[in-house]
Amino acid sequence: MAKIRNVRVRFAPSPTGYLHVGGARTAIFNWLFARHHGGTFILRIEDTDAERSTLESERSLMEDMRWLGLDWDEGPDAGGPHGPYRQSERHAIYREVTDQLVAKGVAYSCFCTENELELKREVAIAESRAPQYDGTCRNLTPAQIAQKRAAGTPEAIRFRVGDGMVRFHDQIRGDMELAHEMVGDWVILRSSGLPTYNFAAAVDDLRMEISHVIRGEEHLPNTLRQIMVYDAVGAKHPVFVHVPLILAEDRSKLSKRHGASSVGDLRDSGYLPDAAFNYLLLLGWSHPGAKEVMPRDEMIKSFTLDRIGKAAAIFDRKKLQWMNGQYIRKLPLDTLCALVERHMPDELRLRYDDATRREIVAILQDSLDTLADLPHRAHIFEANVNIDNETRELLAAESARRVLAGMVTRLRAFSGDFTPEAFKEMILATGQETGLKGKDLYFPIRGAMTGSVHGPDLTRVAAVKGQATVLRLLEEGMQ
RNA sequence: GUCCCCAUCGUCUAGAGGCCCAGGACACCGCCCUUUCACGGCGGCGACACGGGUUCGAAUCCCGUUGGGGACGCCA
Repeated sequence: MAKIRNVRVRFAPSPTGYLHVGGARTAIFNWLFARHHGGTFILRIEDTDAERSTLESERSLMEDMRWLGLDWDEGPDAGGPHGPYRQSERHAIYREVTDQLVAKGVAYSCFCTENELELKREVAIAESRAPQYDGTCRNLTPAQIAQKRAAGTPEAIRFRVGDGMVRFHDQIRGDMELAHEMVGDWVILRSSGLPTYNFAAAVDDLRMEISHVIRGEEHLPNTLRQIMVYDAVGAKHPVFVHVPLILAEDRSKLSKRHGASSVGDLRDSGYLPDAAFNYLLLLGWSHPGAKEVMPRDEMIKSFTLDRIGKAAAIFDRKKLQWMNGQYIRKLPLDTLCALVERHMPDELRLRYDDATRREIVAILQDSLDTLADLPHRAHIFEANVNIDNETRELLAAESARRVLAGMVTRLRAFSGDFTPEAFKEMILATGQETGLKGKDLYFPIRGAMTGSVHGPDLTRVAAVKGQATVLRLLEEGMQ
């Protein structure tokens, strides 16, 4: 697909919490779109809600984005020609546009109090009417306005919504037609002097020369208000791209109580950033050649908006896990060792030297889905094992005792280098001696040695644990 | 309640009127590899929400129904 010139897109989170997977995917789409077209990716902080916005969550937002490998060309820290990039630092701009709109008669002062409005809203809902502003202050005379101001009544500014339709083309939804009357006269500037979201977003997208607004579908109705602003100042609006939502398994909006719904949770749960990025991309977008696991440059090369679907997607942990396993398997061993270090159980850290722990990681690499899986996979390398019930029954069998007896005899007599190969020789010899093979031969050894009948390559496990420990465990297994 | 959006296997999706009695991936099941386990390979199960049109022909176009989601704030 041909490159679009001068692509400028933004990810505009409000710093009121952690980066959600939904927000992360929106950021990914924007970033990929910018990189595909050689455009600019902007980070804008929408902190117009002074009550809920915190610097702390702005910081964690940025940290999570960096973790995912999303870098921005313009932003609060990066700077850029259209700054500042925090809405809280752009008051003068909003004030200026507001004055302009008031002068044109497109916006007007409103002195209704929050209590009055709340009451009217409740009545409207009780009477099954749309809870829209009733226009009380719509046509105040200059004298009335002066009087209210003199009395010190808090003053907000509302947009005067007219009749008619807003028509626009959404890159994903197609041609849209929204009636002005869907919304009442809405507040653009609060009595605190701070702008509301819809106003600030429209003004900034215009000033920052945003070419494509790629955001969640929940913003579709907001587009109506934002286009009103563009029309009022006589500007062309950007291209709108409303991407479908990500839902939890119960089809409701993904939230904290569904677990691992924030990027931070994903990181803490042992997912790799590249795997999370890859998985999130596939929620709503598909590769033209049906590729699923793919490197970043392939994503950039093939990312186009026309392959984003329309329907909401459910976040599927199982597939994320599989995806993560794919990435873990491809990791260079040293990289994996470094990543998994903090998950290594203390006992193993004390018991084994670096080279041996490296071998443990190498043995386990194939069976890890997440980095956090390491502890419960690695416990088989501990000096003592907990034998589960299923395994205990297996060990009680007469043939199991014969296998263990054979192994114990050989281990006691063995004096060479205790390598995986050497251990395998003993197993084979014991098989010969007892006439047992397959599971009948291996399960007793595996069970006594690791406490479970599932696990990685037994001979390598034995070499790590060492001859003395293995011998002791097999002896204990016979009791 | 009003308005808006959406609808293909359990889940993510391919599909832009005949290539589709619907293809891929995860999950699940089976087989192979391995004298064990895991990885891997192969195969199986499994969907066009329903009802009307349009058309020689519809998963694909239109209408309705149902279901799901979202929005209606001096939150974003």
